[in-house]
Amino acid sequence: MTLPRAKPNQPRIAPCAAMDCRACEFRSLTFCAGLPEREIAELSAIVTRLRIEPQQVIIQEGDPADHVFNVTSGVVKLYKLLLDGRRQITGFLLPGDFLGLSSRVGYAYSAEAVTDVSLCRFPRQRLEEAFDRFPHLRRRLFDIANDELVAAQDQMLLLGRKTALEKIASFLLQLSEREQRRGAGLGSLDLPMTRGDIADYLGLTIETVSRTLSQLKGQALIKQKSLSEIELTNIDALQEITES
Amino acid sequence: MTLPRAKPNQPRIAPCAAMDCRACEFRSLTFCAGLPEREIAELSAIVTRLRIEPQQVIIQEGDPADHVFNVTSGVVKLYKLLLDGRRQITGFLLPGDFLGLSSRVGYAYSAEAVTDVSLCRFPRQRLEEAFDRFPHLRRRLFDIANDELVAAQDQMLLLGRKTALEKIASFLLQLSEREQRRGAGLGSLDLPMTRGDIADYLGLTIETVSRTLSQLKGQALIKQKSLSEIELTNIDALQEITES
DNA sequence: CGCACCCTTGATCCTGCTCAAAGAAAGTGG
DNA sequence: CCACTTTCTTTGAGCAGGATCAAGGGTGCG
Repeated sequence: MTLPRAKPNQPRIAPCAAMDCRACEFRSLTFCAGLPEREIAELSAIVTRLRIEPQQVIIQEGDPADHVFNVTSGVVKLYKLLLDGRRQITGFLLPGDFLGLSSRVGYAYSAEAVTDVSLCRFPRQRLEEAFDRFPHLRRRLFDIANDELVAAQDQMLLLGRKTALEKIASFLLQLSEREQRRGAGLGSLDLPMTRGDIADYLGLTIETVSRTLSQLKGQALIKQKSLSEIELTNIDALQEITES
Repeated sequence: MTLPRAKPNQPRIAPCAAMDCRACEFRSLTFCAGLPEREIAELSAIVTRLRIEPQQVIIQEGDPADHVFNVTSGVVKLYKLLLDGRRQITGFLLPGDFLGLSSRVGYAYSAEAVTDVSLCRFPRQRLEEAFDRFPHLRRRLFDIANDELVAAQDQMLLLGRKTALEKIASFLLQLSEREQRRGAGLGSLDLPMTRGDIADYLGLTIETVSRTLSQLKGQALIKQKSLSEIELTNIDALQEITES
């Protein structure tokens, strides 16, 4: 298990003048698509753009949940800790994903930048007011929250009942599909997180992650271009391992 | 959706003339509290009351998600299966809990009655229409979905990083707290589910569940009145085991 | 170049799983 | 009501998947 070793929070970059929805990768895909100009303006008025460095803590479990974030570039990890330092990463956020949606009083998890990250930050209070004026916006967020719930249930199945090999195969396929949905090439995969992050996401140790990746390499199901670049050379075989 | 197929479907009790919110345990607590008469009438018009027997299947993963249910009495288990039969129970529903909320096209999990169960069934389409007329109802459901998401994240931490002893202790305390919140006595606990269900909920085997309960009994942290009745005789010690 | 950090690989250990058997409940039919 | 069956639970013995401990190798950075 790995101990948290986040750097202290760094100064945040000032808000940009207006939120351009077309420039905001996620929102054009999932949230902003088809929104009338008036509502976009409403949201523009309350957004703050942030840039975050790797290892920087974005929110901490228990902090008052004053903001909702949307990732516009980079990768964020969400995690929960036990008192003795054991860590469970509950998800990786890619561009387009929301952060802090599910929180009501305090954030239910901590979030830390894996890579350089750009965020849109919304004050929760103002966002709620916007939703009250445009209820169908809340509907969109509701759907997104439900998708998160479905993903969480899949992850429970993985954590509780899959073997190390199945976990790794599922993880590689899941990341590949998410990147593809965002326009990446089939089979080529970037793993910006450390082996320790992967271990804490899958409920394994660093050593088991490393060994299992080596095993897949040995069976020629994956090829490793560099530490973080992986190519899935036999997707069918990976899917057969997953067999869910 | 499906009708239960483990046992033949029983005649359904006709929808009650008007849905009496005070008679509907959950809704008085979480959902219906403070709703104006008009909205209650709206919901009354579309609800169907059902009675389900133990082991009867309520919904199956993948079925079209045509209905939303609310448990009014009894216990329901939600689960996902792997092809070879491995099972992960993702949650137990107590009176007041919703079923099928997070589903959009198809149900993301199967649900089966653990005990005799009473349900309120809402056609999703009609429910959505009601939400469009009364947007603050959707807001309430959004909050409920978010609570589910928070619970799912806690469960991921449990599945990925806790020991068998910690899992069992967490489970007992969690159930005890939920029953207390619904008015049960402190420390006295009913486990209507089988050891197999508990195992599949905690990512363990039946034998490990049984052994761990015996261990807690040996340390006098719990007392077993019958197979399903357990008394938590040392809650502090249990909480110390959990230590999260 | 040297240090720090991360990753890989090997050896050994241990928690929880598997296999097995017997006891306790609960249903079933006479 | 009781004999019989089925299902669930408990407990024991042995095993194994993944964890832990340890050492060495890459890689990036000052």
